[in-house]
Amino acid sequence: MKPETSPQHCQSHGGWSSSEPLLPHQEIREHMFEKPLTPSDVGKLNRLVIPKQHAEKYFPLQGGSTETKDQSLSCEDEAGRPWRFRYSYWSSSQSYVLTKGWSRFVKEKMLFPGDVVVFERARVDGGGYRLYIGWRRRRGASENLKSPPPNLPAIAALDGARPNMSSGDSYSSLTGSAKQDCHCLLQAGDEAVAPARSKRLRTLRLFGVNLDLRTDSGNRPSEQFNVSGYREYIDN
Amino acid sequence: MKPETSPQHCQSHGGWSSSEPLLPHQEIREHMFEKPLTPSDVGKLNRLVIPKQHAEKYFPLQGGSTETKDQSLSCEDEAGRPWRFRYSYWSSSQSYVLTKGWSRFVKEKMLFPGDVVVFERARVDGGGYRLYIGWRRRRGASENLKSPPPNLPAIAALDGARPNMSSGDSYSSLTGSAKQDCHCLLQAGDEAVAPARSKRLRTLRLFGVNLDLRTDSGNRPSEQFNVSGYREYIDN
DNA sequence: AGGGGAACCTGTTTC
DNA sequence: AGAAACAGGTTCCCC
Repeated sequence: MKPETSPQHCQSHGGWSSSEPLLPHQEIREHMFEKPLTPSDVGKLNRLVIPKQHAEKYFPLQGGSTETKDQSLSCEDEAGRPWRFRYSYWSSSQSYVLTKGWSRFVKEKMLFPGDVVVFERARVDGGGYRLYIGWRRRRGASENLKSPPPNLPAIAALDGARPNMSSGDSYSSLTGSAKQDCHCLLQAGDEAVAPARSKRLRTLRLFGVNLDLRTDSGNRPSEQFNVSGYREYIDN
Repeated sequence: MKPETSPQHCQSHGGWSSSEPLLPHQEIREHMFEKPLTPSDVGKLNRLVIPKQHAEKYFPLQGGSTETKDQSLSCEDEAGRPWRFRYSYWSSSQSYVLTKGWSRFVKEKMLFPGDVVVFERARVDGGGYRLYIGWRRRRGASENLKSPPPNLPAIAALDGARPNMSSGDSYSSLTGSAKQDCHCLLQAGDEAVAPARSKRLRTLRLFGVNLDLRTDSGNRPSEQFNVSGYREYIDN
């Protein structure tokens, strides 16, 4: 058995299992396409780019080329829960995107870059299709963690900043949310090299690591850098 | 003669000469305004801020204050080539800006901070104007060089990278393009901390300085960092 | 008024 | 080498 190539039975992960026995009257799902999620797809842009060849094959926009009217895409997830997304064509970037509704899906499923979103469909009476949206963890993702930590760049590069790393304790399975934070304590003089972006938040990208210097309200003895490889999830 | 204040005859620079003889039937160009370009104007923001007094005098937005509909500004350069820019008012910054199309102009004309962009117009039949856009090098710019080096940020911040600066030898007047490069030799181990972005180019933003590590085809004894404060031009 | 979302834009990469 | 696609931004509107 090659668990990295065969579909996983992902009860807690939301994927579909193709190894389930086909019951009588069970609809036949046709796999349409998958997309490995980019950092942008799960980031703050709140949109999923649908690769053009798949978009035009499976989700043709009504009205042809002239009327680029937005439409909605209604899918079901693995639990049968409906998800409605706004589906548009952005002429500026010549790309098809899911916008409204997508960020909720990302948040609820706690998707990370490299995770794969899967689209399927099944014929229904009347000639149409019922759409399904699913997902699975990226290759190498741990089964036990909601999401494994990203491969952060070597923190040794930060030796000028005297890092006091504490990682691994920020992954919580209790709150239903995930954090990917590490914390570094910096000497007061160190942060002078970071260019000011605003009074409350300065970002320094250093060796591929985003350093977000937050000066919280109230005086703290030390300021705090947020070190993240690509994304952070904060509890609401 | 004050060559730094009188318009230059810029055959190779693209500026207009006001000392050309006025031919019969030649249109009369009215100088509207100039703007010395800021680093942001030629940087990655891809926009030119039009000083408000000039924007409201010469380029009033149609529709008054309510309809802030973007419009386009079509100009000709010194060669008669058309340039179309998107022209908008950004309420967030209370400023008038040229956006789309501007970065192409900057790149093609190889504009640098301090260079001056010039707007002129000429009446045409029907009561309208034909617009012209030109530019000239900044004060003190060498005639022989396409562009002088910018004031790079203090390189002392790079002391961890053992810089071996050599500047001034990378400005070529032969190729018709401009470089703003300095070169740092890095120890082999130093570049390991830079995250891979592609096989050929890795970018490291360090203390506000973009470090572009290029691994040129063929093995070189040392790799080369491109250190630029805001923008780089590479020969094609 | 502030934050999330919709639309717009561009450089890089790829084919 | 030219064009297409898209990843990753930005701006700004709307609630």
